Amino acid sequence: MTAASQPLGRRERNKQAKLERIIAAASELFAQHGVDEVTTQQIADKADIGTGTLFLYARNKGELLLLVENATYGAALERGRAGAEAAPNVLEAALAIVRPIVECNRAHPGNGRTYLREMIFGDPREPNHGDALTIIAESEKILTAAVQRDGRFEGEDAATVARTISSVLFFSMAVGTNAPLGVEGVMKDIRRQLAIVLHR
Amino acid sequence: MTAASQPLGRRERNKQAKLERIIAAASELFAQHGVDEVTTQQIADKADIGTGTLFLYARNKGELLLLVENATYGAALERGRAGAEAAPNVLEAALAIVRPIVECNRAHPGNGRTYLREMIFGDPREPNHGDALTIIAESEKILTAAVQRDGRFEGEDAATVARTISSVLFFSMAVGTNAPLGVEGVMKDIRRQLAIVLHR
DNA sequence: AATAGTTTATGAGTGCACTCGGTTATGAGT
DNA sequence: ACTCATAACCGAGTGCACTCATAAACTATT
Repeated sequence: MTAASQPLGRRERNKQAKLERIIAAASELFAQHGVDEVTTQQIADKADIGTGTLFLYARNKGELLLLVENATYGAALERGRAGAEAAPNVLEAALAIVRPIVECNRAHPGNGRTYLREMIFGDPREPNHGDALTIIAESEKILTAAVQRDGRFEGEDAATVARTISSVLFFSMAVGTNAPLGVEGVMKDIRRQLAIVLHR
Repeated sequence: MTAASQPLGRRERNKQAKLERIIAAASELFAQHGVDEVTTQQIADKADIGTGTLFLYARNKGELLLLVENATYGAALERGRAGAEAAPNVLEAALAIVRPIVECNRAHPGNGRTYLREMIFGDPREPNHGDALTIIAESEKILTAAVQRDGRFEGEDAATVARTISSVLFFSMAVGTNAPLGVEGVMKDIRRQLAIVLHR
């Protein structure tokens, strides 16, 4: 991303720079004030671009949030993958995979739910939404591997179990009644459910 | 709702009539064109009320959708409760409970997802959202009862299993990749997961 | 039946996400 | 260097959900 990009034209470099300014501006404003309190105008101003230009880089405000946060969630996923290695059994492995995502989601209370909303209900054809779906898919792959390693579920079933774990994870993070819960509260809720799904 | 309401003043009766006109107007327009294609202005016009009046009866457009559809989902829930009686085992009982809800959700492709979105991410303090949450709670109660009847899960655990079933149901209906699936497709997806959660 | 008090109704107004026609920058071809 | 085609940019304009100051409708009281 740094060395091999020498032979790029001015056009491409400008575009890249602009994209980075947008991400930086949106990232900062979202973190500071929360998605709902920030206008696209403010983001455009801070990134020093025209109003319309912003929507050349993200089709809508939701896409903008995904653009900004996908990287964070991707990193969380990797931490989870690593954490699962050291786990003594499937339950702990699953929780190790899930925990960084929950932490990520609870980092900024309001934005976490908006991220989930966009992820689940946004337009799958948009590029950043596509990336978000890739993150879900990847997490299910990691979960599937962990379940398979345990040996109690064969091939097809392992993937199905992973899918169920995903459902439990998302629902627990998204549902309104869990909104006031912090990371530990959500983890407890997830653990209770996974203990039954994975036990016996 | 008809006979015992004689001693109501004109004011209360007017309010009731207006509410019914709003529900009728919104219901028809939503069904015909889909939530996103209908403006609040159109609904107000069709209900023959002022623009601002509409928002006296529903705080926002999402609440309006919940207001219109809650009754339908409530009825579906009752059908599910009845269907569960005849089921030979927990899996079939759970599927019998879930099926009418899925049918309801898939009745109008676009609106189903919007309903779920409002249900999960809407403001829990709004009255119609509260009703929607009651429907979720009620469905979990019915599921809990079915699980308990099976006898394999004790007290606390039965409720937890019901919660997991809820998660699977919602996620399967909401997730983008299942959007093109009809009722049977979604049911198949749910069955595959519940077979594992409830089996053994 | 006049008055005052309270609830409900109204629609012009507001703010914000997003579009679109026109403009400018870039690079390829000569 | 000059031209032309195309990609990127821009910001005034648009449409829509929602608000708010004012008005009307209703009820209670005398």
